[in-house]
Amino acid sequence: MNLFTRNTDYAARALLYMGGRVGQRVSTVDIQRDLKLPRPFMRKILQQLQKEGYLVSVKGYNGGFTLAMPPGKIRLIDLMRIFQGDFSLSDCLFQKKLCQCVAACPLRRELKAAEKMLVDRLKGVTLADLMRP
Amino acid sequence: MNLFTRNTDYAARALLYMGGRVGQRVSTVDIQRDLKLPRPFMRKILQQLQKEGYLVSVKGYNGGFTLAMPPGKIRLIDLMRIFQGDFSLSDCLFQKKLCQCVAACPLRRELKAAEKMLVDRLKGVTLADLMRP
DNA sequence: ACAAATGGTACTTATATGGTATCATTAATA
DNA sequence: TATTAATGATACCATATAAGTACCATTTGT
Repeated sequence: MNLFTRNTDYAARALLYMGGRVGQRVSTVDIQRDLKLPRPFMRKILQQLQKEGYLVSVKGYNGGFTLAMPPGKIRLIDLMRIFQGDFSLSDCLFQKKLCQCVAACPLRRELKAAEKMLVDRLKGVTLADLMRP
Repeated sequence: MNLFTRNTDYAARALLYMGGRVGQRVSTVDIQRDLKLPRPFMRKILQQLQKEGYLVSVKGYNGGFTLAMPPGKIRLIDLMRIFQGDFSLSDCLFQKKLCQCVAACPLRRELKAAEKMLVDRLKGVTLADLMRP
């Protein structure tokens, strides 16, 4: 199983790339050239990041993207939330009828706790942390 | 996103059910009746658990399943491994060419560490833990 | 012999992931 | 002002995984 999807992975790479080029405008062409990532897919990803406020975009001739905030403000967990959604615990919703306990259920309780620990840890990791080798 | 799939979830529920009926033989009919889980799917799940050595099965007339070991020996993480595979970090394999760093990559390193923390925690949780309210 | 269970396997369906294509819009520049 | 190079928005396609079913063979108690 996989804690991370490709979306999130690519997003992180692209953002790190931009983090190393602060002030410069970066286009998907640049990213494709330097990171060898599929351009149309990358566009979709960067558009999402723009919508979420992590990137500023400029259309037109020398258009492209720039970071909307310093790398220290972008957390790994934010990217995961954007591209993978919140952690949800095998959607209890649909199981409501079979698991009346929900809140009390020891299985849920335990998993929820493990999940929280993971999230708390990931909350502490920003792109800036990943940039210093 | 989901740390847990339905397979794993159902498996845990079924095993907990059996944990409360030690010595008794439990059939998928019993489980369907009491837990309201789809029988054919449950069969597949229990068959896998049998293959992995967590259940003993008896065919024939009063056939069914019993736990092959005490609930204290069955860890949540084992169920996840059976039904969801090992944690794998957005399969670096395919990305080898774009990410030569692999071992050194700060993104991988960080995620690997977070993952390890999660697994270590889940390793500590057995079905027995979930049985005491 | 028959009924009630699992073993094994192949199949179907639903959903999520990964990725492409297209057209509209914007902006610089010749 | 026409062209070109970029993103915005959206719809679409392909593949993989998850979720679930169906079927036939085998075993076993009555």
